[in-house]
Amino acid sequence: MIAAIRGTHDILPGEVEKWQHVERCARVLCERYGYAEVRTPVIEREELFAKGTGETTDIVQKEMYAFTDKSGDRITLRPEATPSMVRAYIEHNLGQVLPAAKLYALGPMFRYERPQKGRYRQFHQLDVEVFGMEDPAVDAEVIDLAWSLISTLEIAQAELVINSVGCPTCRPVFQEALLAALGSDLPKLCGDCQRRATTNPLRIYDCKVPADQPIIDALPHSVDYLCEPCATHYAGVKGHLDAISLPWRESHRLVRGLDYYVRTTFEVLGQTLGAQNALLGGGRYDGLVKRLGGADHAGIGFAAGLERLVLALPDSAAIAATPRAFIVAIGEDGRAAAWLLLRELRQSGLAAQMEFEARGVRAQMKRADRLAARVTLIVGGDELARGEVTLRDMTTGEQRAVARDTVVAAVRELL
RNA sequence: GUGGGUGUAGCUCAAUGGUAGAGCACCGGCCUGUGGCGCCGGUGGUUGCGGGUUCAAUUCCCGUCAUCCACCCCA
Repeated sequence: MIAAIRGTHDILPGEVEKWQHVERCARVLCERYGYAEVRTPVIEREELFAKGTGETTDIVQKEMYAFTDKSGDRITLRPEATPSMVRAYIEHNLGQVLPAAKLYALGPMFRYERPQKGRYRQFHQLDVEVFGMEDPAVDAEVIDLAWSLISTLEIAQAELVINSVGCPTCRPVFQEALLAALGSDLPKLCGDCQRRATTNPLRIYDCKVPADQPIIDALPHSVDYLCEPCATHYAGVKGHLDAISLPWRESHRLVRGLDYYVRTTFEVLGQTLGAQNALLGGGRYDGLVKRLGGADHAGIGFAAGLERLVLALPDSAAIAATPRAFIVAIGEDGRAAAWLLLRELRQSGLAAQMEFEARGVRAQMKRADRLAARVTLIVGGDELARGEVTLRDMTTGEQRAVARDTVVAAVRELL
């Protein structure tokens, strides 16, 4: 047997309905907020992510599915969507083409990681991006959209966390203060933290080692080191969030893993996901468009993990099945008549099925039940002789005969 | 990349160094034209794969693959 490769999954009937529900909610909300869908390729030039996501990130250093194609080009399966969106924005001059560059995308991403709960090698994201708008209200709109998705999906116990990590002007000052405060305590921290201190000091805030916590708790906060423009921007974001009563919580420990984030960062944390508790995460990335060869346009966005949203869906999530009809045919003549009736129902836009094998009525009824048919049409010798079809409401068990030429209307009423 | 747990029927799980089981699901019957509840019967497994120890391995050992959990990191 040839099995699906590690970290990838088939999404089968029974599970796929949840996915459709999540995707439907995402699209409806994005359209409602004025975001336009964009579909970018799954493969890109490797350098797009090296430059965009960041040469120093783990994603680029060890998690990319990269290869050389037959022409000798370095290609990679996208590990995240933002650089692709930025590329498309620049390449097609979307800032000019669209009235507002508010975009969203839905699709698979690939990272070569060790799979665990909520983390896979092929996973799927909803990606939302806004280009060319710097106002704090835009940050708030993006966060509002993200939170609305969580509410719409009825994901309970989720938490909205925000922070500001400053900009190239003020972050170095903060980082210096951070290392200074760490001072002689650095050797007391875990090995990972000591490594982080040199590679990416902000990530020390991510440490989960209990022994390190007292030291980390005493470290300075980025929001206390913001320059004037960043502080004003951040206050503006919080003001807009408060005005619409979003239940945000500030966490100075919210530092995001990608190099390009500036100013606002945010995440929504779930309770049911084990260690991978981020349902979605994002932030502002002013400067990225320029770095990838475009004009100096601002940018902000987030990515939501569809696997994680599906995992976090409440059991009670009412995912409406398509109401369907089932035709039970008796005898050769019955099956011939059912075949025509089936076609007629479908042409009228109704979901209908029948049993093609010559099986007993009982077996066919059982099949109808298993398919959760809302109404069963019975076509046998008796019905044919009278020019009728028997309709059975599968919920109530009530049954009645209906003239053949009024069947479609009668079924439509019951569905 | 690191550490640990688990691989037996479609699913959830039993069992013993000596012929592999249950529940659910599926198919059929009880009910010759009526689903759900009930009863009866049936299909379905080289016990993940490979090797080793043994008279004999699903069981013990090693490897491998997969999966789960955690670290790293991230959605």
